[in-house]
Amino acid sequence: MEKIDIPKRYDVKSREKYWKEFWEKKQIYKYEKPKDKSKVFKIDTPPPTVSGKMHVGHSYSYSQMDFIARYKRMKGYSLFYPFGTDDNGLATERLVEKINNVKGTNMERHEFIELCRKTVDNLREEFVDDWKKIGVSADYNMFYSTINEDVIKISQKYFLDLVKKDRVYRKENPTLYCPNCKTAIAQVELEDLERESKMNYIEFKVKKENENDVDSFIIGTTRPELLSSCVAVFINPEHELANKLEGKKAIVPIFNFEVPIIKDEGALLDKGTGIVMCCTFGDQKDIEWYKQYNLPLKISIKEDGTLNENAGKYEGLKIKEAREKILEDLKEKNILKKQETVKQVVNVHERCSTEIEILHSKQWFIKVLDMKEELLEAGNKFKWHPEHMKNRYDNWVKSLKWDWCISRQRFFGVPFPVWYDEEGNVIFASEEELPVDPLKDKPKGYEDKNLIPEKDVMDTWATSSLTPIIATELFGNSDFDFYYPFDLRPQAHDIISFWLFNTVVRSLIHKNTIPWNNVTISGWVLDPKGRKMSKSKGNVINPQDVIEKYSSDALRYAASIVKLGDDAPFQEKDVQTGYKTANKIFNAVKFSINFLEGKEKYLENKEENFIDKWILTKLSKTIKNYNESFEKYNYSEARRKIDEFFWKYYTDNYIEFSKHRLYNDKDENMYSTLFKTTKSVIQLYAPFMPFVTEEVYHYYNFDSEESIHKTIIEDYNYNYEYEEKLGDLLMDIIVEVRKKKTQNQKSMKAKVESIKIRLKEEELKLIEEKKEEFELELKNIMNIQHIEYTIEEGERIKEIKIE
RNA sequence: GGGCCCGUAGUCUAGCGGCUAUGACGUCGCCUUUACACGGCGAAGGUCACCGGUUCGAUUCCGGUCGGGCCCACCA
Repeated sequence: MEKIDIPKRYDVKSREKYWKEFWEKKQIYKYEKPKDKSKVFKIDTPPPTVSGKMHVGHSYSYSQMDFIARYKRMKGYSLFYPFGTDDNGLATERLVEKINNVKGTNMERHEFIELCRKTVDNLREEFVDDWKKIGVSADYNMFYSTINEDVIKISQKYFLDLVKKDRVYRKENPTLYCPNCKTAIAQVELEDLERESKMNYIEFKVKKENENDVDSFIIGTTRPELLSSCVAVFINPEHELANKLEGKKAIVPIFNFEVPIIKDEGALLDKGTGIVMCCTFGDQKDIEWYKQYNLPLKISIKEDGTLNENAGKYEGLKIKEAREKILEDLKEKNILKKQETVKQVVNVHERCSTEIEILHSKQWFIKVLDMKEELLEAGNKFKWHPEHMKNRYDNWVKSLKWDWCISRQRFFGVPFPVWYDEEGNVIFASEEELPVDPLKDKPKGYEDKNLIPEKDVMDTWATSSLTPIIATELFGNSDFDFYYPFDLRPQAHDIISFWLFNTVVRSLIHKNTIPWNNVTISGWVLDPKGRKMSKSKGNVINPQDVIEKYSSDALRYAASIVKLGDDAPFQEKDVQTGYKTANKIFNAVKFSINFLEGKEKYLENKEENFIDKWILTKLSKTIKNYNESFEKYNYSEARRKIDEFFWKYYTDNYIEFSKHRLYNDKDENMYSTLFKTTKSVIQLYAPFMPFVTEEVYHYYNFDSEESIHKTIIEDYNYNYEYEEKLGDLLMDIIVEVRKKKTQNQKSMKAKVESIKIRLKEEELKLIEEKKEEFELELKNIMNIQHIEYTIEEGERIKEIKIE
C-alpha cells in the first residue's frame, strides 16, 4: 500500500480525480475468475444509451447498484461486472440527426450508418467517463457496444437460434407504425397523449330490403378519413335499433359500398352513438374485430402517412388534409349531422409523440403469446426488490396482445442475417459466416445468385435483451455453466415491460432458464417539488453540476438515502449531508490516525476498559445489521446503520470519551479498539463513498492491500452486555451534563464543581460494580470534581454546580 | 375499468403491534473545547390524512372514506 501524508484539508476535486485514475491505472476492479463459481457475483449491468451526458436518474440508479457491487466485493466475491453502451436504434439515430442536422431518410444508407458510427464513437469515451466519475466500479475492460461487430455477431447468432427453435416468424400482420419515424414499433413503445379532437356524427344509409326497414343511422367517429377502409358497422345489442339493423347492409357514404351490420358488445352505448364503424385499421379495437369476424382487409394509409388508391379522390393527401376534405364533402352533402369537441387519448410513439397508425406489413416477430404461463412462472423464480414490482411484470405478461415485433425499417441497427431468393424463399446465413450485412454480403453457395437482402434492422431491444448472454459470450469464455444465471439485474421500473421482460423471454428461449436470481428496481429522481424532470419544464438537474458543486461521494450519498423502487425528489440538502459526512470521515480518521501512528506494537493488547467494550459491542451489532441489510439489497438501511454508529457512537461520544485517555493518560490499551473501530468505519462507508474512504485508508498502514476496496469487511462478535449498558448510561449522563452546561451558557470544558445524578435503583447497581472506573471516566470527560447520586424519578441531573 | 404504491413537525423522511415516534434540512439559542465553525451542544416544532373494527394496547394489522402518484387496458 502506498502511504500518503495527511493534508490539512481534504481537497475533494483533485483527490476524486486522483483516485479515479488510480483505480484505473492499478486495475483495482479487474475481474479475476475464481475456481469456485459460488465466489463470483455477476451483475447484468444496464448498458446506457450514448446520448451525450449521464442524467441524474442514471447517477442515482447506477450508484445504487454500485453500493451492492462494492459491498459484495468487500465480502470476498469476485465481481463479474461488465459495462456496455446501447448504441444502436432509433434513440441514437435521432441524436445523430440532431447533432449533424441531417435526416437519415434523406441520406445514402451507408453514409448515414457511417455517420452514426462516427458520432457515437466520438461521444462514447466522454459519456462513459461520467460513470467512472461517480465511482461505478465496473470492470471497464469488459466493455461492449451493442453496435460493434462482436455484439452484432452474437445478436445474429441468437437470431438464428430463434429460427432453429421456431420462435421467430415473418408475417404480414397488422403492425403498429410510426409515420414520422417511418418504422414499425412494438406495443411497449406506445405512450398515451391526451388531446382535443372532433367527434363527427355521420349518417349511414341502410340498404333497404323491405318497407319497414330503417332508412339510416348515425355513427360517431373521430377519424372520418378512414371511411374508405370501413369493413363493417357494429351496434351494441342493447341499442334500440340493434334488432332492426342486425344482418342488414350499410352503405358507406361518399364511397357507396356495402358493409355488414353486426351486433357486438364492444360497441359501447355511451360512446358516440352506440353504433361504430370498423376500419382496418383505425385503432386496436378494429384489429380485434378484424380477427374475430374475419373481416376483409382494406388499408387506406400508406407508410408515409398519405392515403392510397383505396381512398379514391383523396389519394395522395396527408391524413389530416384528407380528414378536412372529407368533412367538407360530408357537410356539403348534409351527411355530417353534428360535430362536437371531445377530449381524446391517443396512442403515440414515445420517442417522437407522433400518433401511431396501424398498417399491414411484413415484419419479423418473436413468438411470445404462447409463452405467457412460462413467463409468469419465470417471474416467480427470481427475487424482486422491492417485491411489489413483480405486479407490473405480471400485469404486462397477462395483458400481452401482440407477439414481439423486432424488425425496424431503420438503418443503424443489427442487420437480420437474411436474404430472399427470387421465389421469395428465405435464406439464412450460417453461423460461421457471422457477422453479415446482407446489403453487402451474400451467403455461401449463393455468390453468383440474385438475392434480395433483408433491409430491415433489428430493434435495439432485440439485442439488449441478450445482455447477460453477451457478457458471458464475450467475457466469460461462453462458459454458461459457470456464469448462468447472473446474481443481479439492477434497473429502473420504467423498463420492466421492455428490458426486463425481453431479457426473460430470450433467456427462457435460448438458455431454458431465468437470466438472474435477483432484480433490484430503482425509482425515478424527481425535481425538488416531486415532479418529473423534463427539458420543457426547465427543471432538469445535471449530475455533472452537482458533482462540480459538491463531489461524487456527496452525490452517491444522496442516492443512498433513496430506497429501492421509490420515486424521490432530488434534494440538495441530501447532497450537502453527504458532503459533510465525507468531511467528517476525513477529520475523524485523521484524528484517530494521529494517535495510532507508531503504536503498532499495542494493537494486540487485550486490556480493554468498559468504554472499549461498549464501543466494540456497538460496532459488532452495527456490522451485523449492516450485513443483514445489504444481504436484502437494502443499501439505504445499511447506510443508516453505519451513519448511526459513526455519528452517535463513534464521533460524538467514543472519540470524545477517548480524548483524555489519548492526550493525558497515554493508555496503551486503547489503541487496538481505536484501530478496529476506525478501520471498520472506513470499510463500512467504502461502498457508499469510495473516494474519501480510499483517501483516508492511505493515511495509515491498515493492512497490505493497495486499496480499501480490496479489503474484506471484518465481522466482530463482541457482546459485552454489562459494559454496553454501563456505556449507554454514561452516554445518557453526559448528554444531561452537556445540556446543563449549554443551558448555563458554559463551554463543554467548563469545570463542574459538583453534580447530583438521579438514578433508578438498578442503574446505581450497575455503576457500583465498576464505580471507580465509571466515575473516573465521567469526571475526566466532563471535567467534574464531585459526584453524588440520588435514587428517584425525574430528570437525570438534579443539580449541577459550575465554577 | 383492472392492478400497485404512498399520506408521519414548515420540507424530505425512518419506523411498523408496546419505552418519551427516527434522522436530516430549515428555524431559534448557546459554545471559538488541541479531528472538523464544512464544527459542537441544545431548544422549539407532530391529532403519525380521516372514520370504523381487531386487540389489554394501533402510527403500525383489517375494512371503508378522502387525497396524491405510478403501471396496464380501453379510448368510435
